[in-house]
Amino acid sequence: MTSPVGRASTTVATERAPLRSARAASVYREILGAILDHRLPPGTRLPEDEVGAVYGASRTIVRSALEALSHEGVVSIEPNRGAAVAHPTVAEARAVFEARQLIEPRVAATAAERAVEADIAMLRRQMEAEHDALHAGDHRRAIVLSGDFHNSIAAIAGQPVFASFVRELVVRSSLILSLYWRRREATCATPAHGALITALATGRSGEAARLMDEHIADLLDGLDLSERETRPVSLADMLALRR
Amino acid sequence: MTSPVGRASTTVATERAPLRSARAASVYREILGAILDHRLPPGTRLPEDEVGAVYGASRTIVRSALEALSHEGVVSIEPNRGAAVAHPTVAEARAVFEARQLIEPRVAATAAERAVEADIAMLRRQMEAEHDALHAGDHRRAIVLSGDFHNSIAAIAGQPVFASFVRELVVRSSLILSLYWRRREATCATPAHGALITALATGRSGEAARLMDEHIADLLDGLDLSERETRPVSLADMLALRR
DNA sequence: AAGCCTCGGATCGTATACAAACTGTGCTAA
DNA sequence: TTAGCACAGTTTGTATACGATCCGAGGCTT
Repeated sequence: MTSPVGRASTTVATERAPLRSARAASVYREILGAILDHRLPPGTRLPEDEVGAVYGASRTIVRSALEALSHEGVVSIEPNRGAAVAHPTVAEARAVFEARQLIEPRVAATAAERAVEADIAMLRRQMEAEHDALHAGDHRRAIVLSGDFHNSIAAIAGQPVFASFVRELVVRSSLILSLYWRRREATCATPAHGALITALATGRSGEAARLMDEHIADLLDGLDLSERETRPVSLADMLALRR
Repeated sequence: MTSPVGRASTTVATERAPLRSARAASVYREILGAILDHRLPPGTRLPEDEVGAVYGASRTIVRSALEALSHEGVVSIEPNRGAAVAHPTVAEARAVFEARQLIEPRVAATAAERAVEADIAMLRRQMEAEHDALHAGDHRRAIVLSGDFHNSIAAIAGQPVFASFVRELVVRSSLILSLYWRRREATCATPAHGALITALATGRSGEAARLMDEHIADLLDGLDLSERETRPVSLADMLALRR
């Protein structure tokens, strides 16, 4: 592990369409990892040369990685302006969670029907890792693992289309959380994951769906979306923030 | 309209993450259009130089367009092998329609709540255009317009995340239809679109959802997925087919 | 003093050159 | 005759050079 992101996700939610070159894929993963665990906050510029210098890659490679990230909505690219870590609006945040609330309960139900013992064991390991990270005060890692948990469930459901949707939604949620998360103490509702595992292990698809729905509703509830709604509109406020 | 695809979609389901360069976006649209209306069948190789020669673009541009297409699952890229029009398997076909069946009814319901008169008028125009194309025996155009119809509903619903998912699913469906469509006569069940418009116009969200669900089930029903299921597995069968 | 303009640095857009990889063909040897 | 191999042609992978664009700084004008 010589890379700067030594402790990136273990589940390695593999990108939907594998980048052709291994180098581009590597840069892609590094940047994604940095965004996921909030080392790169929303809005951070990602100049091609600079990124390339960091990872020892040429602009060609970096460009390919950035384009891939932009297709997933984690990076936004403006023509002639370059790439930056995406900065989801309140409306986007709502839309993402709305989509999660439709898709993930269904995915959880399917996962409950198909999960075998090894799957459950893996989920337990992930949850423990998340728990450990939380206890160690490693919030960055905890948030990444929490996302992995959702991705793993999608993987267990064995429906690749949904899995890729969930993957994208989870990644974007990470960005949203870093912008709009309200209660820093109640971190990511780990107990919800435990209950979910139980439902999955016992094959109760209906309950799994219900728990997932509640879990996501809970996450959404932890967001502070209403009051900032008008904030970015006011230029005065933005200037005040700068001074 | 000097382009070879003069009659591409009018709704122009704009790509999710706009390609940075206008040239790349143009190549992207041309290829996508050609895939959508089945001029480029699944499996067709897309060598960078060749595509570039056709559109008078350099490989850099073509590459960017192909990568974008591959992120949407319409083109598959294998490292060192290049790009080809995707060739969805039976399993993928099922997965895509399963996803549509979850997402689109919900989208239709939302659209029913939000549709204004102009929206309904647009849908009617699209349906008529589809109808005309069908009467003129222009199946290529009809299939594109049919996809546009679904995209428009998603646009009306005003939920960008769902809209982009629908867009991707619709595009992939076009590929699936060209491979697995069984009954060539009953083309795309236009009456279903008419009923849907009525439900949307009268704001009956529940009925819109139900109609959409049935419509997609109907599409799925028109696919010939079962018998080919085992075919690609057996090498002997494949060889037998060749002779 | 405020607004406008020009210029310079930084960054992106694109083409292209060269290297690496893969495919298929034809030759050679068993 | 057939298996293996070497080589040539084609296509992709990558770096880089050069031009275009954008943004901000500083000076100039009013």
